[in-house]
Amino acid sequence: MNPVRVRFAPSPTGRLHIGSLRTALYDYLFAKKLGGTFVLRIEDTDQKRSVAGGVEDIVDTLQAYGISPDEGVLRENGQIFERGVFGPYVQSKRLPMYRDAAAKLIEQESAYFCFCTPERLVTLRASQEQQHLPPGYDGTCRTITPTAAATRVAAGESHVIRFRTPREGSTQVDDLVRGLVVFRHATIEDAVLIKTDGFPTYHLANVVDDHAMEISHVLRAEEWLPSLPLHLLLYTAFAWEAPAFAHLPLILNTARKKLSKRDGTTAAADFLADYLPMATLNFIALLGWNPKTEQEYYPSLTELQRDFDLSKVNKAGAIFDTKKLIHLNRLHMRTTDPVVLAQAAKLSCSDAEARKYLPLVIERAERLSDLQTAITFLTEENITYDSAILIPKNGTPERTKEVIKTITLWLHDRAEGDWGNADEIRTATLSWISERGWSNQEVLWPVRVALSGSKTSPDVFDIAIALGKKRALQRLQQSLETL
RNA sequence: GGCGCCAUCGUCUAACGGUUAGGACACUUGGUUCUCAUCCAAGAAAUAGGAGUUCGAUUCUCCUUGGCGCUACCA
Repeated sequence: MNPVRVRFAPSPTGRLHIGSLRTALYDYLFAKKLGGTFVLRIEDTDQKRSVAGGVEDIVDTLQAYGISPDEGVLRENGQIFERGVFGPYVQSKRLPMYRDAAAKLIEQESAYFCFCTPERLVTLRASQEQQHLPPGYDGTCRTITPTAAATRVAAGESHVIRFRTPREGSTQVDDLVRGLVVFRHATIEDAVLIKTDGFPTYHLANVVDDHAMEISHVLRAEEWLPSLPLHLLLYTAFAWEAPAFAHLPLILNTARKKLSKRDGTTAAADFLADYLPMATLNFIALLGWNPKTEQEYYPSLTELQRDFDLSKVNKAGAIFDTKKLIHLNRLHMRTTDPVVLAQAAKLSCSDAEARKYLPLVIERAERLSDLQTAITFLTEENITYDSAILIPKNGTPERTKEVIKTITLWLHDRAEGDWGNADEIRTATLSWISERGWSNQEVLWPVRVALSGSKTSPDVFDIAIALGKKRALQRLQQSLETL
């Protein structure tokens, strides 16, 4: 059996899309599960659409999510480089291979030179639409003799190379997620293989490269399914064995359309600011795949890898719903070490502060970006707030003042030096309140607001302990002054 | 229009042809609670429609409907 080699082959035409990240994840899981190799190839055959920094974004994003390739394009110490014996792994550096491949097809008349101008093709398409005919190349240049074509090419006439699609018969494939799919050749038009600028189109380049790089399995999004017969026909024309194919379900927006830039955040790297990498991976893994058990929480790639199976990949598209992502993110945040969490959230606090404060606010945070604001009242020396919120429901300023005064004194005398732990002081204070015949609400509310500066915050005793006796008493004192 | 893919709660999804159609998120209600969150308990919520095969269909077949994708010298 051939070794398993799976490639992820994005185009550097913008920032890596969250849908592409899922494809990369499935590529990675599939390859790793089978002890295979995960290859990253850059498909930059469209010079016009390639953007600066595109390759860096792809490589860095994959790395940030922990699914770096074994082979292909990588980055170390800021330097982009390639690893592997099948290089180059960037298509713009492989032009001669595509030209040779195209020349071979021309020679065996599986492809032909086409001299039709873009203008003619536009007119052609317009008239086809008008007559309600299926749009497509009409085959005008199909019948030019090879010698005549060669002469025109030699004379420098602008041209492309088109595939000569068989007019008869059909192609069928056993797709790993869709099962048997059949396409009639008559409905496939003569696709362009080499453009006027000498660059190959995706169709030619991906077939040539997948073969040259000995790719065993191609996992890609469903949008590629319509061009699958063309690719298979190319393998046949070259007399190459085709890899196995798996067309993955699309990720949809809430309008059930293919998720695109217009739907808000779609750049995979942008999710890093709000969600732990593993939370996002966990979420997108479940978008189109299901372990067929009740498990939904996957703490690591290892567990995902253990359960992943192409036969468990769904056919229907899945809507990208952030609610579930948030839920999973909360789950992941809870089990993440505070220091690691602080790093992921890019918090401006020390490791010690992270350990001390994060556990208090984690239950209340949905996103990583909530964390910084959530701990500010703990990390900052001074807090400001509207003193009116110190007064509990049905309370008065006078009463509140008295309560704070009294409990401040009591808390002050509670212990020499610092207080013990939160449970101790909680139990003691609660019985102290009840002994005086006061209500928890009239006491605890103003104290908590005085300590946190907010109507909603963690448990009052947890805050008190986290702040420490000195700072806590200071804040109580300040609250009295503002009332 | 043509070609192809798809179809279970609002969403992600389970269910050897036999289940009171299950779980999770979200939602609603109640409990815990100084607030919010957590946590606990409960609830509402789905097999697109029609034929066929079968003792029996969410499951297999066909049709209809609907949705999506592709239809570039973009990937």
